[in-house]
Amino acid sequence: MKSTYREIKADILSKITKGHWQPGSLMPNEIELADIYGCARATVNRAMRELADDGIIERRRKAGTRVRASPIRQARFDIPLVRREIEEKGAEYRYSLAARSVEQTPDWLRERLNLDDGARALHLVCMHYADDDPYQHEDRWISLATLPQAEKADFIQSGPNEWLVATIPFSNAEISFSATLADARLADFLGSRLGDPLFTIERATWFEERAITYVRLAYRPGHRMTTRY
Amino acid sequence: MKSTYREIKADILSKITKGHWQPGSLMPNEIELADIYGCARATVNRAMRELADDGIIERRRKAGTRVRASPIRQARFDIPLVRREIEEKGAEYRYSLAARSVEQTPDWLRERLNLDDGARALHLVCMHYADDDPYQHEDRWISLATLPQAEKADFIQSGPNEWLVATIPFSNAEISFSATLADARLADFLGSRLGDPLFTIERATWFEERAITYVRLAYRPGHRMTTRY
DNA sequence: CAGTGGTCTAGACCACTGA
DNA sequence: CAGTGGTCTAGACCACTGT
Repeated sequence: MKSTYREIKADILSKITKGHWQPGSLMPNEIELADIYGCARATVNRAMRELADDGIIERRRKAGTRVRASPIRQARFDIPLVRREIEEKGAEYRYSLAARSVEQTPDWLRERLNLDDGARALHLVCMHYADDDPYQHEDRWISLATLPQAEKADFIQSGPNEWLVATIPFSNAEISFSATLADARLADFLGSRLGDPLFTIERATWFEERAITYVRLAYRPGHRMTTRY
Repeated sequence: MKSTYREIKADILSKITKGHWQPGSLMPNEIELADIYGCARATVNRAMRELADDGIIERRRKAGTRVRASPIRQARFDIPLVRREIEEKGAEYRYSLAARSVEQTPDWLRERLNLDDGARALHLVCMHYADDDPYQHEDRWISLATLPQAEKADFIQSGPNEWLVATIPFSNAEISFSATLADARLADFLGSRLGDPLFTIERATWFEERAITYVRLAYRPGHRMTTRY
C-alpha cells in the first residue's frame, strides 16, 4: 500500500471528483491518511499541500481539511517574450522601432506608477511582426529616474522588453487584460481596420518599490490567449 | 544561522534580484546551501523547489540549479463565479435567463468538444447584472449526453454556472481570452453601443474525458481582468 | 559512473485556532 | 487546552543525466 505523493494526490483528487468526498465535507486528518496509504505523514502532507495550492481543498489548523465547496478556479498564463511567442508558432520574428523620445512623464502615468512630479521617461513605440505580418504593437514608457541607462540604449536592433529582462533580473508587476478599439494609428500599425477589437495587455512593473516601466501591448485582431487548467 | 524555508527562499531571491547570482549562472548545490544556511537539505530543497515552481530558477539532476536567463513570467488569474465577482465589488448581483432551448449540437461545437453526431445540447442565454447594470452576457451549451439531468433544471432562479459547480465537483477546462465586437444582439443585452470592444472569455469543460459545457462570456465594455505577480 | 536533485521516513516541536 | 496542520531534521535510497 506504499504510495508516492503523486499517487496519493491523484487518488484523493479522484475521490473528490467521483463524489466519494463531498464538497464541504471534512476529510481524514494527515495521520489517518498516512495510515490509510501506508506512508509517512510528510508524504500525505505534500499531497494535501499541493491540492490546497491548487485550490481544491481548504486546510485549517485544528479545524482540519475540507473539500472546497466551490473550488477556486485558477488559470495560469505564461507571459512570454513576444519573440518566443512568435517563434513558438513557427513564424519568423521581426522587430522594428517606430518612435523614440524622452518626455516629461504625463500625469496619468505619474499617477499610475507613483512617480515624482516632472520625472522624465523614455517613450518607445515598437512593432513586432510574425512572418512580416503585424503581430503586436507596443507602447512603452521607461522611467529614467529608475533606469537612467535606458537613455543610452537605442532599441533599434532588439526591443525594450529583451533589454529590460537582461537588465532587471526580477521584478513585481501588475498586469491587466482588456479589449480596446483600434484607432486610426493602431489600425495602421497593425494593418487592421478602424474599429477592430484588439486584445490588449497592460503591464506596470516595479523593482524594489521603484517604478520601472509601463507598457501597453495591442495584439492584431483575432488574437487569443489560451490555457488549460 | 538556522533559517526557515521562507527565509531561505527570500534570501536566495534577493541574491538573484541584486545580481549576486547572475542569470544563467550555476548556483551552489543543495548540500552546500544547507551548510551555508545551517539547516537540513530538505529545507533548502523546499525553498528551491518553490523558486523553480515560480519560474525563477531551473533545476536539473546532475546538471545542478541555474538562475533562469529570462524568468518565466506567469500570471495567475482567479476565475470566480460571476456572483462572487460582482459581490466582491460591493454591488448587488442579479441574474436572469433570456433563452433556453434544447437543440442539435451545431457543427462548430461538435468539433470543439469532440461530441457525437446528432448529440443534443441545452442552449442557454443568460445575463448577469451588478446593481441592475448589465455586467456579463453568458451564452452556454451543456451537453445532454454527459449531463442529461440538466434538462430538468430550469435555471430561472440561479445560473447554470452555479448549478454546474454544485453538480460536477471538479473538471478540466480550456479557457481563452480575446476581444470581440458587440453585435446588435450583444449590444442590446449589455446596454452598449454596436461595435464596442468586449472582453470575452471562452471556456470548454470536460469531466473525465467527456465534454460537459462550452460557454462564451462577454463582459460589458471597459471590463479589465487584473492580477499581480 | 558519479553528481545532483527528487522523494520518502520516523520522529519531533511548533503555531494556530476551535471548543 | 487540545487537535490539527506547518515545518524541520538527519538520514536514506532513488532517478536522472552529463561527462
